[in-house]
Amino acid sequence: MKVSKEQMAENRERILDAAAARFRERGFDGIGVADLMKDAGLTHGGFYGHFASKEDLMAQAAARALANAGAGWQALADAAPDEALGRIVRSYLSAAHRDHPERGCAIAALGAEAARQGPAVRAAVTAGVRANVELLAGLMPGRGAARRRERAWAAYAALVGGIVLARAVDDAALSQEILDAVAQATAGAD
Amino acid sequence: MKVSKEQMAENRERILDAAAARFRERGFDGIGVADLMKDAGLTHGGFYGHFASKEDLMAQAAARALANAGAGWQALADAAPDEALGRIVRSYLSAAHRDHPERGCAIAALGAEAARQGPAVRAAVTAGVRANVELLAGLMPGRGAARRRERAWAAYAALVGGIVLARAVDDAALSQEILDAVAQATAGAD
DNA sequence: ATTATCTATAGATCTATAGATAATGC
DNA sequence: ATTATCTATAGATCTATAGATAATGC
Repeated sequence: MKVSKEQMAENRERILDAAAARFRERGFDGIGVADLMKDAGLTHGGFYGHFASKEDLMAQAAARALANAGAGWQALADAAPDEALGRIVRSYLSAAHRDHPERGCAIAALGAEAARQGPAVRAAVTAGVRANVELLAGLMPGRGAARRRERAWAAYAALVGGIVLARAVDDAALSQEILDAVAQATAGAD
Repeated sequence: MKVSKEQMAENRERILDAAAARFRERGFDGIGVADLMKDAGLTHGGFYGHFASKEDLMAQAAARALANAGAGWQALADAAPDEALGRIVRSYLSAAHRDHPERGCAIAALGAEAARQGPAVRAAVTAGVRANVELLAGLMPGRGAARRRERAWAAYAALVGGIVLARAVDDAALSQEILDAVAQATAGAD
């Protein structure tokens, strides 16, 4: 059942997309290679022709998810240059994002687990975070690049923590209160 | 090898403390019941005389870790009523906290995983978070309880996200930059 | 006699690999 | 002929339980 080189490249993309979604949804340990391959429409054994190991896949999936987040932020900024920060904050701290980790921020979904992984995952996360904070810094108000970068870290942290808290609690009203409060403080006054 | 009721209660405490530490260090899935029991100086099979299931232990360990955090914040507030918030922020966003998740904030270490757990864990986390944000709200500046509570959520989120980001990156200087930036924005101006 | 703990194991995972199969691409 | 994928399995986990053991506490 060999496939063309083109089809193989497409299969690889499907594995990566499935992994980026399932890892964010269930955690790195929450989904096995066999189920990921089934998700991509392939069988277990074929996996090791595409990736060296599960950790290799974890690193590449994390890089992809973080790059997608950056692209989404850039698109929001391009669509509304004057109110980019507010739009990013409202989109990040939305009920939709809270309820769909599989399409959302990889740091909020996997940050704590990523800190416990090997060098490849750590390096991918570091590069993704660095790129995203630089993007945010460019959208921040304030005079001086250092001040804007400091504010970008504060905003990034508030967003990540806000979604983690809003997902962790089991009370819908409390969860919404968290999203609203963090959004107000992050995009509001400051 | 039966032990006294007193000894049994002490054994149960040791299992809970070991679990609260190892879960924060390695994640809920990162440590098994057998290794936890070994950590507490007991054998695998005895576990189910103390707890109904691993999930039962996860819920109780999360509750304990969150209560410990609240007690630590309260102690800092009692020691320095005038600058309570600043001390809590600096202590939370310290290199020591970043480097020792096993003794640190359960939301930063386990929040994303907790969101994927069953009702018992979710309920324990919700109760702990609620108690801690109320404690923080009491220390916030601002006129009006609602405004103080909003600021408490924003601070809690920034702290959690700040530690998650600082732990996730593999560059020591970048990690310190994150801690400093979030601390400045959270305890500084506002 | 009761019961907290221990040893041993069932049954269900998981990652990774070996060897077979069958379609691509020289 | 090469190689992407498939089937099958090795070896190492993990949670939970059954039955044996031995010390407490009536």
